[in-house]
Amino acid sequence: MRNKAIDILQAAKLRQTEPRIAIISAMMTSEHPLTQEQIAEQIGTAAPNKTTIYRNLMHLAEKNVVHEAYIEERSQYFELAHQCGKVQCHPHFTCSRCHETSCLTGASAPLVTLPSGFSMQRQQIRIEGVCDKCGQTG
Amino acid sequence: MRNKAIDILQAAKLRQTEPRIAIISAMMTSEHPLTQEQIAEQIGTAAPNKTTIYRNLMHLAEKNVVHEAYIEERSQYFELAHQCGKVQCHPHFTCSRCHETSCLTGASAPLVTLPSGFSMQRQQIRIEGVCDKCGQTG
DNA sequence: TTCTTTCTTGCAACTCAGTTGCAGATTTGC
DNA sequence: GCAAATCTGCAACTGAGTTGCAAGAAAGAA
Repeated sequence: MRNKAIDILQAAKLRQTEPRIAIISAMMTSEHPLTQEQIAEQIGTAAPNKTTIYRNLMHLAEKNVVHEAYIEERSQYFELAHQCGKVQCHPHFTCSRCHETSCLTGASAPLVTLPSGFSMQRQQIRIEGVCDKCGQTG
Repeated sequence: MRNKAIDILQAAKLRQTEPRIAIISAMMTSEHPLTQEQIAEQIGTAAPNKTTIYRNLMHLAEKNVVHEAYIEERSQYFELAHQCGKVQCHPHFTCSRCHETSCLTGASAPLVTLPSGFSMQRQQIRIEGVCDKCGQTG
């Protein structure tokens, strides 16, 4: 886990610092995108300052190590980019009852055809609905 | 314009107040999703208080008259829902150079197939790339 | 190893957009 | 026209993201 985080930093040619390793490790253990605060919680007592988390995420996003998932209002959610296709990431599913977000890593979708003159860097799909757990009870 | 806004309110069984009519009219004139502040600007000097805009948008979203488009960090963007399919809205394209967002009303995409037990209420697609104007210059 | 440069961190203070409580004003159905 | 139910505006607040700055740590050179 830790080693893999170090590998990722090396590949991106970034300095290996404790906060960075912790942030990437935390994101590796998570099944869904995390907010800055959730990353801190995941790390626990050893969590770096929130400014540090913020700046590292910005930096990592710039290097395409992580990216932002557009899921909900008011908070930014991030996830590691290494398991995504170059252009398209897996769809994100948010349950409108329990508000949990899951990554539909199995599901795939074709890319939208853009009007001429437009070029695509990334396509993201966001789905709202009712998850299997909530569907059973209501 | 104004009449159409009133129609929308009637159809949704909502009281017809000046702020509401102004908000819906403003959204009808826009080609792309707007923030609360942009709605106020669009209306101009007669714009209602920002709290009023906020509460009305929440209310209208609940009634499915408008919905939120997940586009960028820090701000919520809204657009009228009446021109969207029941489940799927048009994709939103955000240019990474000029940061303009446009609605790809022409483009369509198939719905993602969900795992069993999941049901879909709405699918949204967000695309990042370079728009036709920015593509020409660089 | 030690030095030096460059980058990173933490603190504190700030911004910005969204959010809530409350009292007065409007709308709607009767 | 009246009463009840809603809506509006103000002001104050919240919470997440953001910035400036000085101290600390990593990486490469000597």
